Amino acid sequence: MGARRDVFQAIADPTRRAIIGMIAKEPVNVNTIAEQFDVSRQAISLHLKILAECGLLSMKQQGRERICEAKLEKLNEVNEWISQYKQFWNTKLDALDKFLKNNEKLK
Amino acid sequence: MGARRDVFQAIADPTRRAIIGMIAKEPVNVNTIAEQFDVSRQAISLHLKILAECGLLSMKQQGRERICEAKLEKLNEVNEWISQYKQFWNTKLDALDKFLKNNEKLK
DNA sequence: TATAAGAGCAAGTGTTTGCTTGCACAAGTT
DNA sequence: AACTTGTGCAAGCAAACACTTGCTCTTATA
Repeated sequence: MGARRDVFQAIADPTRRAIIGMIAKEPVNVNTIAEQFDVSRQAISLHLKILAECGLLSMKQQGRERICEAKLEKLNEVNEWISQYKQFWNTKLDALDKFLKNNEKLK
Repeated sequence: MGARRDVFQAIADPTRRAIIGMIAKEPVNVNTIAEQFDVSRQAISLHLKILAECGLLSMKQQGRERICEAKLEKLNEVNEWISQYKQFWNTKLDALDKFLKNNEKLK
């Protein structure tokens, strides 16, 4: 099977999720990201490559640094897949919610 | 690295996502699931095992059949992780939404 | 200009994954 | 009792993954 380079596969790895968390608020350069982890810079570099390939991240050259910026809207693909199933697990919570709201009115 | 058996990893595989889609509405037995795919029954059986191990699926023995039932509430783990980033990619859409609503009023 | 810092590329390794084929075995059916 | 059906278990395999070390190259800086 050829390399799947989709968002689902990208966020399957905990290190990559941590990277996303790290660059979500502001763009960060490669080495700064790598310093936060125990693994080698090259390992992180590969994770960044994977994230970039699936569109979750974009790189900008800035002098000798490469700045990584998160493209969080790509997560919407996952969000939409999940959404179609939300009704199934939210049913019970919804019922509780309605009950509580109703209870409130009766007071 | 030991086998990660979490929801993120489980839904990374397209076949497993398809299985979830198949059993979401109603429980189905193993062979019926396997028939829907091109791969062997054993391959599907392994996917089911992975889904079961991470809690996305539960098995019930029923005579000689094993019924697979989806535990979609487990997807909430993924949903919550995604949710923390929604604000980042929804900002622009929200702005557009407000603009359109405002435009509507001005008509 | 010499040196340090940021970062890609390549080769090599051990583990995991996705899949297959073959065998076993228990629960229904004839 | 013999046969069919549903399913698991195990061995084996190729590709992918996560990492490492070593080297190179370019851009700053002392």
